[in-house]
Amino acid sequence: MARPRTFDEDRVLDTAMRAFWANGYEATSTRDLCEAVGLDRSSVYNAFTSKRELFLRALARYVDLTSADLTRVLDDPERSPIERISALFDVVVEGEAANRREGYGPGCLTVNTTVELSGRDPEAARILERDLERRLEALRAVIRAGRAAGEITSPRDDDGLARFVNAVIAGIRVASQGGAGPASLRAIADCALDAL
Amino acid sequence: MARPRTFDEDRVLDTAMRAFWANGYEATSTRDLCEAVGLDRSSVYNAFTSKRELFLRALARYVDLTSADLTRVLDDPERSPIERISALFDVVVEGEAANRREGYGPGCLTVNTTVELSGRDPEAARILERDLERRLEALRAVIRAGRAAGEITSPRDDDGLARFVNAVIAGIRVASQGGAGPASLRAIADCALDAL
DNA sequence: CCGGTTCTGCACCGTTCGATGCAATACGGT
DNA sequence: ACCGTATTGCATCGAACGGTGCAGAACCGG
Repeated sequence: MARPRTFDEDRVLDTAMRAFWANGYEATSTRDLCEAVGLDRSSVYNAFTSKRELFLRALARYVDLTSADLTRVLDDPERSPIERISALFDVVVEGEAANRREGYGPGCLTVNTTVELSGRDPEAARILERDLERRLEALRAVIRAGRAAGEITSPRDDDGLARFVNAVIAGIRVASQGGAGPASLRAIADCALDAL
Repeated sequence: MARPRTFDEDRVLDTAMRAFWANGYEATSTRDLCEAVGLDRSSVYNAFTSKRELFLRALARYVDLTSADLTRVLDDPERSPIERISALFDVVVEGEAANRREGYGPGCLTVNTTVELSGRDPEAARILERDLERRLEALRAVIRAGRAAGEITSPRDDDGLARFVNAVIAGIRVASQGGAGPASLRAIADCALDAL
């Protein structure tokens, strides 16, 4: 019918995701984004209508990708419940190290956006809240299984433990952005496992 | 000798601190700041030379104020070591609730700046790192005392435990910014205490 | 009371921001 | 082959940004 796009929408979203991830929403200009992805601004605006809309799409994509990672680890049938939680921490700690090795900055877009935008942008807050609820539900399920298997003996309720694990992951992310090395992050994760 | 200032420098720093705290560095304009404090931009630039310099001063002030709070709680001779750590969590959880009640946003400037700026601004990173080292040292001291008193039985080393406690505090801050209520924050803190 | 110095208020500078207008272009359907 | 449509590249818009210049006002020491 008409002239087709010459760029892959998901590739733009991935690039935007990395840029917002590394520098935050406010500090990333649409010109930076377009230069990084090799596109003209009119093409981007034509496809995504606004900087904010582009960011929300990138955030939604990030959330989906990491959510897939999360459930893959937390539903792994080859491991026992606490091994899965331990593996989750491994993924976080190792991911921080890998991101740093590969030139990407530390931290994660979820935490960064919670800190920078969730108080001011209701739509971003909604995306983050849905993601949080999914993560907490997955964690609660593993914690319930861990209790049934006798691996988790904490007297705290499932929701509290799930929020605790999630908070420690956020704390690890912040610590990594604060310059902590892999050994320190590993130590934080080990302490968290002790609490279960 | 000459015309004196008509404003209190610390009052400007406090207002700037709150503004940066609530909206972040990039999203806070010097015009916003001047309107909030009722000053002209030339006065602010005359006193603080640049937006970045003003921010760094405000951050340094925030760090000093909270550091004083921290040592007051962690060195309280009327409590046992573990009670002091518990009291520290109390301060954090209660502080989040209080800030929300009083119209200030959740979270803390230290965590926010770590996330938004520490990767891009070496001077900000330096301030945050010094503060981190102070906090970890205070925590390690309390943890050592807790071990001597038999209250802390974790096999993890002091530094790991200190970093763990600090990370959980950051996690609580992020959780609060993500919309978690006081009960949830309290639960996270309780789980952290179990690990010691 | 007055000289010297600093602060204040207002206008303004150049840059960058997010966003748009528009002509030229490239494609798909018929 | 060609028409209609969407995309592309370039120029440009108004607004907001961080920062500055300058005239007049306010103060302190003498």
